[in-house]
Amino acid sequence: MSMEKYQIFLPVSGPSSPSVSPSSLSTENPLIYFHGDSENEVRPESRFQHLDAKNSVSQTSRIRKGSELKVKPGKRGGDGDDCRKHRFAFETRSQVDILDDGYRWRKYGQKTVKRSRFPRSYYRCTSTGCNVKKQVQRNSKDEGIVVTTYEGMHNHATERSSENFEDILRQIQTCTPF
DNA sequence: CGGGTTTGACCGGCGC
DNA sequence: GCGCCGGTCAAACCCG
Repeated sequence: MSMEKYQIFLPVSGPSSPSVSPSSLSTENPLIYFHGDSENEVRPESRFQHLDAKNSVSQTSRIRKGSELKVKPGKRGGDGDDCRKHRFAFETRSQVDILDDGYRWRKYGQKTVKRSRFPRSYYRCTSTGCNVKKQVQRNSKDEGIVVTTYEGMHNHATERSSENFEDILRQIQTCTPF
């Protein structure tokens, strides 16, 4: 695949130069890879749903965003008030699964998915009225890479002042043509 | 005691 | 129609 590849370095207080070695990466200064999906003509929703089920999507992830995500009418739980959700996925090279993006997340499930050595964790934003979800899964090929999938958009500000990651997310959403 | 995690059950979509 | 599989629920559990 010949897609464009971006490397984002967080503007952390530490060494933010692009010359950091991968071994020195951590949650403090994760390296984020993501791919633009513009020239990919596959319908985003299906591609996204089968992100890990279908192809073993090697080292890179694709951004999934703005895809119509129909909410099943009879769904229990009642979190289906938004008909269309924004979702995108990216990878971070990090030692830990949970990166501090400034929001508070509550884990509501964990599943072992087929053809993946590592389980997938499901998180929901704890802020009331904000039903943003995210999935965290470690790459089975390279366990140093964590695949994070965000779904939805926050309707509130971050609680803590770790605007680093929020900047990145804002960049991603800005650069993504909705 | 309150909030988060764990974990098995359940539900619904999808492919065969 | 049936079975597989991913996503969610919720009760029990844990921990500060």
